[in-house]
Amino acid sequence: MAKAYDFKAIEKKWQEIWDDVQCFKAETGSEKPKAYYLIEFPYPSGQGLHVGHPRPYTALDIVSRMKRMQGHNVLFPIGWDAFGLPTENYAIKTGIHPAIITKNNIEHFKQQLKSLGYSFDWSREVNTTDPGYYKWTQWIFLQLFKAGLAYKKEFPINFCTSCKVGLANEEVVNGVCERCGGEVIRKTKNQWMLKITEYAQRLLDDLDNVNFIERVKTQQSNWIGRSEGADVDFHLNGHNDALSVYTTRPDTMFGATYMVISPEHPFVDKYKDYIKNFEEVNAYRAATEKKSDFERTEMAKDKTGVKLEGLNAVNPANNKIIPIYISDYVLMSYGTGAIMAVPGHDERDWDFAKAFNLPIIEVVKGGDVAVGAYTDCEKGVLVNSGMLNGLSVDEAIAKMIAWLEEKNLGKKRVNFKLRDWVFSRQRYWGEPIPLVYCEKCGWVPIDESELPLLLPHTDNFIPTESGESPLANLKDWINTTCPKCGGAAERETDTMPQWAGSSWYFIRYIDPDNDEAMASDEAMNYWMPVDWYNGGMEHTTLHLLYSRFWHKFLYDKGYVNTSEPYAKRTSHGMILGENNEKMSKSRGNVINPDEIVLEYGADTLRTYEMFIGDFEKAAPWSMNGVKGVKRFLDRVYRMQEFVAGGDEYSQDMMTAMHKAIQKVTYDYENLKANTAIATLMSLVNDFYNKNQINKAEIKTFLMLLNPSAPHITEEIWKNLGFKGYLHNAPWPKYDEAKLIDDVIQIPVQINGKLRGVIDADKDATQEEIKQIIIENKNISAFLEGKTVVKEIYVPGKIYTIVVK
RNA sequence: GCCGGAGUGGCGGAAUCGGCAGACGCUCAGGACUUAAAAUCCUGUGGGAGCAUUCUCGUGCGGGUUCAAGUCCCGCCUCCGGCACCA
Repeated sequence: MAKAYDFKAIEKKWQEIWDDVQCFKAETGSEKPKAYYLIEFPYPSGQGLHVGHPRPYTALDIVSRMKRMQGHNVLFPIGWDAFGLPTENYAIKTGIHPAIITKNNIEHFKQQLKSLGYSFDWSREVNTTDPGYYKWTQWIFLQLFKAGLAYKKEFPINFCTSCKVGLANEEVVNGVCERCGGEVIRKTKNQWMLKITEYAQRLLDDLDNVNFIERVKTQQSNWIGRSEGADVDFHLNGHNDALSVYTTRPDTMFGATYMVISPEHPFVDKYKDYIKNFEEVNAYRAATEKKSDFERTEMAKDKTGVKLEGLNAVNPANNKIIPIYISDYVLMSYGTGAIMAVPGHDERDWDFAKAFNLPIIEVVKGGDVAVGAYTDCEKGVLVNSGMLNGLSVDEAIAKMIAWLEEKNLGKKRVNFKLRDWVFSRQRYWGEPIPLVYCEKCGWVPIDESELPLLLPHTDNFIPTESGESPLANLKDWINTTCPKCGGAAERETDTMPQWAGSSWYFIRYIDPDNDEAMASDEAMNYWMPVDWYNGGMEHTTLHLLYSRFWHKFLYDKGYVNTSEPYAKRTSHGMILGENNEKMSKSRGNVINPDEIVLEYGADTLRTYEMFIGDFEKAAPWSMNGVKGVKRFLDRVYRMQEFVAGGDEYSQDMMTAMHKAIQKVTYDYENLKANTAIATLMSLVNDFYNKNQINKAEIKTFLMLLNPSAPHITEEIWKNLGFKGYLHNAPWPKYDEAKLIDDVIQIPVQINGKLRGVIDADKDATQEEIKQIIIENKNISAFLEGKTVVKEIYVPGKIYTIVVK
């Protein structure tokens, strides 16, 4: 009688052994084929590990462990994305310095991750708050700055009134702060911006060259939001000046009956002396300014606006004089901040025209513009449009653009929804921006030899009331000399956003201690690109796009050797509470992974998280499901009690074993560990039914289960006296010829209905099978008195007879 | 509104190329062991009919293709995710 399954002792023991023998270290330059698997490094929050974390980690740990057994040199690294708001907010609340909080949180996370037995190469651990790390984050920023891709701009930004910090558009979700849920208002700030828009086309095009799951590609391409159209000049009547608009429908220009410009448009001030109702216009402008983007876009679908009395434009298509309005439905941040309004064929313009009683002209036939805008580009035919009459929409667009370009009135243009990346944070806990401002020289980068520019220590890390960074209070630190002219200069007090450190961490993993470069060429050539990156859908439009942008920039400058950082991207579903709702403290449905490890063990937690369901979909937690997996591992452990000798699989298990190897191998590699585990559970049921498992069978079984439940399998491996460590045993192989039983079951259908299942030799001919069917009275009864019309035999699968 | 994804037992889910729908697990019911309970083991578990060999219906809804449809085609419905006054 073997001893009971003492998972606590077993797991502790094997984690120590793995640490001692350093078996998961990746070797740069190894002869073995390389495999770089990446999970999103965690933000070490005060809450500790969530049961959501182990789902993707375990999935790629399984692949890593299997690939090592298959002879690959696997890099499976881990690190900490440790700068950022939650830590800083907690520091402000408690008065504890963020550096200390970060250190403690990392320690806690590390201990938790270690308890789960992941095969991380801990010697390559990175930490974005480590000066040795952020030296290179700053260095990359300097390269961007030197390349003219970083610029400072007065910009109305989203400002969280609770965090007192500027947010990127991506961080505002449904009008509130993504992190704290606080109210977001518009505030003009002088911000550092990164020109990601210069890479928009390439970020879109190169999606064709990478193996990303479809929904990631679509979301990225939606976010980039490419459109084709034209910039068109509308001359101001009586002025030697033109209002430039962007339109995707130049074909409808003859239907443009008025123009609308954004309240922030510079023409409002430029022509204020000509605008007779400037007071009214200004009042509208002031009212708009007070609104948040949320109020402007989500709340107010009703059209408002003011006519600019005394200022008119000329429609270049027909030379008609048309009025100009300001309205908040036109956004300064898209296109040119001005539009030509075609109420007949644009719903927003139609609504506005109705509200202000403006003329609506039909220029594309097919609908009824009295009832609503007609926007079908497929079927419409141009009317009331001079030279365009009779053309389809596509033909008219081409002809109009050609005409505009010829007359020098406009130009074809591609436009993107993607906007430049707001890179400044008025916060303490981030990488200092390594620039100084000199009255004489302007913004000057500090010398690269000065990097890292250390984040100065201060106990006053509370944001200032004006919304400046706490660094603004540190006069000694701010005051410096200009690297260019030697005169007095001041340091930038904004810090970088959390997205900075995570935009390149996968590069640092390949050579984490290099002080001369982000990583050596040798490491770069050996490891890049990342073969497989798994992460959450919530990072599809932010982190993934930003890091692809940085990587492309570094590639252009020759600092990295691939134009895309990640060859493959997959995504995991969320783990929900038992009540099918998102896990949260307030809902009281949070499961703590530590408690599961304590009560059931790490192997149970890992295996359960894989067994919970389809990896890509959200799945509710089930404590009974956890118990079911624990029961399975108990049964595995007890199999030791009936192990028999045998160097070969026993005859009755031959097919099942080979099939299991095939299926489990395929499943692990394709994020289908749930069915791999189901297969292994079936095997265990078979062994229990026989009350026996032989040495050859349990050897293979342990190897197959090892990636998912590494501790228990190593332990049994050793108990049974098998050689060496299981984690570097060679992955089992299956024999194609042994995937089919000698005797197979063939279902027999008559007129599409299943009438029986017969046993036949696996190589039996159709005639032989037919004979067996005729001899089977239950089945042949259905053939009596009927004429056989058709017979189909799909070898090994099904036998179908059609009768009349 | 636009773009993706998905609808299968009481539940999580499986069915990899059009070939036995419901693997595996949970739940539940019955039984064994036990003084008893827990644990463990065994049996059953989509609906309906029947003592039963069995028959019949069944993968969101309505059609279609096929010897054969969860899977392919056409038309809908619902849910989830992303984007959205983007000109």
